[in-house]
Order: sequence, then structure tokens, then C-alpha cells
Amino acid sequence: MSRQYVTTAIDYPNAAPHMGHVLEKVLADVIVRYFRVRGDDVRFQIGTDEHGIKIQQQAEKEKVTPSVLVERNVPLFQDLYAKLGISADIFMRTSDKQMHWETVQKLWEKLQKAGVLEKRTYTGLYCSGCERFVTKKDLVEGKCPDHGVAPQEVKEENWFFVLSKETEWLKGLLKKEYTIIPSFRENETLALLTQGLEDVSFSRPKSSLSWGIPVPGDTEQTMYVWCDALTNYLSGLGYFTDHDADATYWDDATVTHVIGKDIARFHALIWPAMLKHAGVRAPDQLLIHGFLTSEGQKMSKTLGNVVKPDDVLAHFGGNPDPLRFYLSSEVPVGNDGDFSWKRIDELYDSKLRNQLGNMLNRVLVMMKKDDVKISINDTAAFRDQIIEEWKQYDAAFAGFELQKAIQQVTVWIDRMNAGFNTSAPWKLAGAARANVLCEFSEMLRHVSLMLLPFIPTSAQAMSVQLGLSYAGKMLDKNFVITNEMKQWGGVKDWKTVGEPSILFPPLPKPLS
RNA sequence: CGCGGGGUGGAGCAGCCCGGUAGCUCGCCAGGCUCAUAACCUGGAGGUCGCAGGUUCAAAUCCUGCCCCCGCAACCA
Repeated sequence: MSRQYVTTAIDYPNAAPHMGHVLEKVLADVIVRYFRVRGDDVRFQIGTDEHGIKIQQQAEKEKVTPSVLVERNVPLFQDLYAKLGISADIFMRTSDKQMHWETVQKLWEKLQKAGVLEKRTYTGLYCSGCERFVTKKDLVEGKCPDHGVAPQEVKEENWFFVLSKETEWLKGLLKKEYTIIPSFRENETLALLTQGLEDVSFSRPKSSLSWGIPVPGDTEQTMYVWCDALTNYLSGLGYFTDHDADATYWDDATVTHVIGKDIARFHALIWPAMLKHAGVRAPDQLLIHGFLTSEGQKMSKTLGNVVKPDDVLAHFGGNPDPLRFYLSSEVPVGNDGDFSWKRIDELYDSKLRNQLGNMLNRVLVMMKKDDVKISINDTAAFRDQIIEEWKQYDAAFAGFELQKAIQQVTVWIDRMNAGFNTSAPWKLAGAARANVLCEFSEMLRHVSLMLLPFIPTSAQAMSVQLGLSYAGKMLDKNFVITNEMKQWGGVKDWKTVGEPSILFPPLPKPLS
């Protein structure tokens, strides 16, 4: 049995969650659920990155404390993920002094002891309107585009992490131990390395950043995002502490970070370098996803095309599966994708409702009417087909080709509909009729298992309707799809089907 | 020469790594079926696969050059 430690990026709760957050969590959740039903020992962590200047400023704007702001916003994320069926084992908050801060400060001390932290004077352009440092790139004709004033040159003390010396080591690491998926991201990162790396600022003076973790032994400095946020992957395991958690998930599990392309370089470069000097091994895999556009355009408030995840859930009566299905089958892992209301309705109607739901119903209604006793003939052709289907399905997952895996299933359902017309059991009688119905029931049983990581509640509902004894346990974290269950006719105690009901109801007609 | 992604029937996409009759969803047309959620099935119309060269018996797929679109990072500036 292999062990898996899967994490997503931790979300920044300065505003409500959007579709980008959802894409990442669904992607990670599908992978995690696949690992679990395969029988792996899995730990899945998500969380929030609650410190930093933006939160501090947003709080000031709303005239509340940062703490009040995050206590209000973090539940928005937690509630959404619960509704989406994200099966995280841990929700790690960087404001958690007990779990998080201790590990972070220990890590800082280790880096200091290793001699890779240096205090230096940083000179930068500071815009008093933005209350932050800006780069020349941000400026329009030497002025801040938002405030119309030229920023001032300001000096401040920062702790720096000496990353510049790690270039060669990182090249070696990325070529061997630490795999970046998709591969074009790896090339991109290696190209970045050939340009050389700069040291990174690891702290801010308390006067400009107070909402954060204090630097150990330097009361005037607060940690900047890297040491604080990235370390959540260790703190959630109780690393460097005697907290009641399982640090071995880092040491001997396969560690996979699921993140967006915006923070790829931090996870690919800074993070492993930090770990190296803290005496911790590098992670194994970095799975980088793209971004979502909305109706073909970049999501933006000004365009008014920002899609709220809650609206999508409400559109489907609170059922998260249409959205999970959409993201899994429409957005190739690693690439950008598009969210379109028209398209998600289209997919719901054609794939889920008309193909899958209707197929299930066609079979079950006849099974029920005839009161068929389940008996699966050991037909060589089907036996081989099922083995092949599972083989391809597993192969797709092995390469994180989730789109391929789910599309394989939908193609199969298409073929089943055609095959059902050809077999036309309604024209048959007696044993021949029952035999066809049992064959299709068995195929649907496999389909239900294959869909479980993608659309868990619907897949379970399918199995319940099929009358499978294991159906009630399918959503448990320790539910495993055994080898027997993956065989044609592999479930011996299956006697009759359950009550058919509509799996995916028609959508209400739009008013227009 | 900053980096990356892309240009395939009306719309949205897959195929390209590992060349070999151009596929899927939606839409359109015509039939069929009647077990089923006005669902399902079959057939059809519709494509110079961005452009130009090259390699090859054969190129959407490999090579070279060019043109065009979109991002540069998430609601916050």
C-alpha cells in the first residue's frame, strides 16, 4: 500500500472564494479520492493563508481588526468546500498559533542556524497611496497608476533568504527527485534557473507589516509570506513539534503539491531550498493547474463576468457533481480552461442526464418490472473488455490525465446506449431478456465505481439504485474498490436491483 | 529577439509527443425505436486542420520561416 500526502495551495481570504479556488480543490479532491479507493493511505490538506499586508489593509478599509476579517471570510471557504464535497482531512489556518506558528518559528531558527538568512537594507520604491512597495514595471510614466503620484525611495531592513546560491542544486533536483507536471512547466522553471536566482525577502519591519508571525529573536520584524505560508505543508503534520499529528506523511509518503501557475516558481524553487537547509527532504510532485476564464474572457470585476461558485451550486439545486463533472472533463489538467454557463448546461443535459441518468433508468425500470434475479454470465468478451477499461482508466490517472479518464467513461456510456438499442431487450423475453438486462446492470456497476472520484454522490446514488450492498459505504474515506469488484461479475452477493429514481432531473427552463 | 499557451466544419473542443482513410459535444436536416428523464439509436449536410516552404510513398501530426489571437497571474492594484 502506498502512502500519499496531497496538499493544495492555501487560499488568501481577503475576499470571497471564486471559481479559481474551486478548480484547484476539485482537481486535488478527484486525485485524492482516486488514491483512497485504490487503497492508498492518504492525507489531504487544504487551508488558508491569513496573514499579510493585503489582509491588513482590507481590514483597515472595513474598520475591523484583521482577525475579525479572517474569522468572517475563512468560513466562506470552508462552507464552500464542504458543499463541493472536498474531502480534506485537515484545514490548516496560518493564524493557528498552536499548530502553525510553532513549526514556522522552528523552521526559521533552523534556516538561521544553517546560515542562509541575512539581514540587509532594502531600497525600494514605496507608494504611500498603496502603502506598499511597487516596482518600476507597475508605474506609468514614473507614477503610480492608481494614485497619480511618484513613489518615494525608501530604505528598510529585511531578512533575506540566500536563494541565489541554490541554482545548480535546484537544477539537479528538478531533473530528478522533484517532478513538475505538466512537463512544459518544468521546462519553464528550468529556463528561469538558467537566468540565475535572486535572494528573496523573508521579512518586513513590524511597522509596515504587523499582521503575521514574529521573527524569532528579532522583535522588530514580521515574517513575509514565504516562510509563513509554504510551511503550512509541514505544520499541518506537526513537523518539528510534538503535536498529535503524523509527520511521517512527509518522510515516507509521496508528497504532491497541487497549485496554480501563479505560484509555481515559489513551490518549485524557494520551497525545496528552504527544506534543504532545514534538513527536510524535498517534495515529490508539483502539479500545476491553469486558470479559468469566464465565457472565453478573463474573469474580471469590471467586465462583470466573475462566476460565483455558490451560484453554480444553486443552479443545480445544491448538487456539486455537475460542476465537478464540468471541471474534470472540460479543463485539461495543467491548461487554462473556460467556464461557460451554456456549456455546463449542455454537458449536464447531454452527458449526465440524457446519457448516464437515462441509461441507468432504462435498465433499472425493466429490471424492476421483470423482478430479475441478478445473474452475471461469465462472458469472455465482457470479461476482457472490463479489464481493458480499468487498465486504461488507471493509466490515465497515473499520468494525472483526469480528463482522459472521465471521457473514457462517458464514451463507454455512449456505446452502452447504442448497444442497448441493438440488443433491444424489450423485444426479447425470458432468459434472453434477463441476460441482457443483467449485463447492462453489471456495466453500470463498473461505471459507477469509475465515476466515484469525480462525482461521488451521484456515483453512490447509482450504486444504491443498482442495489449493491457496498453502496452505503462508498463515500467513506476507507472505502476501497477491491480487485474482485473490478472483475466482470465480481460481486457475488448481488441479488436484485433497488428502486429506480431520476439521477439527474431536467433543469428548469430559463425564463428567457 | 522576455516567457508561455493557442489558431481544426456555424459555436466550443479532442487528435499532434509515437506521421497512415479528420473525431467529439451542441446546433441543423432526414429516418428509426418506443425500454427510458419529450429521453435513445441510425444516416446526412457542413472542414484548403492560420499561411508558405521542406522531409516523406504518406503530414493536422515532424522540420524551417512567417502571420494572427490570448495570458503573464485572479478581483487585487
